[in-house]
Amino acid sequence: MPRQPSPSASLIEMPSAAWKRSLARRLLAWFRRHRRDLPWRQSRDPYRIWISEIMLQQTQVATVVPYFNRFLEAFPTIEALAAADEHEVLRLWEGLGYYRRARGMHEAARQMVARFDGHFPTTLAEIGSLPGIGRYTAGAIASIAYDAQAPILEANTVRLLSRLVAFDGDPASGPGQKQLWALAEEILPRRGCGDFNQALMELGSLVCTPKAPDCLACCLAPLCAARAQGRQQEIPRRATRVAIEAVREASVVVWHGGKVFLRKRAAGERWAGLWDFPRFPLEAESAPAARRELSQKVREQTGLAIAGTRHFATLKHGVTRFRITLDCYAATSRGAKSRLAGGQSQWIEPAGLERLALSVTGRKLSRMLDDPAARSPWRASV
DNA sequence: AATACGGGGCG
DNA sequence: CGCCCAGTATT
Repeated sequence: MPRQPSPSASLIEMPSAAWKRSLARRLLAWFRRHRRDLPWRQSRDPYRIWISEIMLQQTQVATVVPYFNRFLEAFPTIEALAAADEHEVLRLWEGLGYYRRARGMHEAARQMVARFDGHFPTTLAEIGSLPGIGRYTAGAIASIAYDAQAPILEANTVRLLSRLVAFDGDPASGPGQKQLWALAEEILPRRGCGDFNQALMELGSLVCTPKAPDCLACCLAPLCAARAQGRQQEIPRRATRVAIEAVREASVVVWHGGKVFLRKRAAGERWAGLWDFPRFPLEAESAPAARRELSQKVREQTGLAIAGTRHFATLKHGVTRFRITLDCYAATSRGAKSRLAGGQSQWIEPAGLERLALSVTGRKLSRMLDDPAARSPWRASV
């Protein structure tokens, strides 16, 4: 049995050739038996691999599967994606979160048409030059689609590699990242790097789990330094979480003649490119103060003058480090003239909201519009 | 190095 | 509820 590379250290010692051979042999044998049959594993089409990798950023496999299938049906090729409207792409992305990924992917497809004659680029550097593709994603695509000898490092492999060598340092720090990337590169086999990288992630995801790693079922247990030291629970070191901040916001369904008002979120804003009801932080404590604040802020954000404001629901949700309490109001606008630029706002019948890309809370709100409570008590001034 | 960016899965 | 997730771009 090859000896473990380091007893315990915040400096990672590179493993021996014998240890690396054992690692690759064990890992690939395990992967052949336990490889999940995921939709993006049915081919080595770099386009499909790319879509899956972008969707999988900070998003679990089970969540991605249905989105991946719908997306590929709508945009089966680079050309189809490049030719789409950004809004169509966002509509299919709705609910997946991190919408920058969808915008970046659309832009990347356009760049592939412009820069690479509509083909997916083939070198690691070219792949990594596209928007939304960092070091991990470039390595994943290059190795999985082209079998390039490119390393990857993400949540699963950080955990797995840290445990394998009993890495004591902070894996999120600069020095920790540098060493883990070096290890990820060092252990790559000469061939079969796509399977090797996927196997690392798969084992990290299914066996070498964060809370209770199943070392008894792990094909790498004999090579694992953390396991040998009984420290698999405490490695890797946990990141210190940023404090969650409570925030209160309001959304207002503004009615006019049977239609509701939506604005398109501007670039640089949260949910850029998505449609939304007028929405803003709400400070007021009392109902009358809230009514005044809503009128003022709706006017600031849209130019519309509202009346008959009524609270009809409260939604709670999280956005990154914020815990948002969203108070939902209905109101009526006296006029239809907003001060937003053309294309940045619209009056639309509730049924038409199905076509628009909304945030998850926007979608929940839109589903309530049949409820009489979500109508303003004031008659629309048609 | 820290922060913004969403939402859901799961114990 | 809290923790975690096939990260990237920006500051």
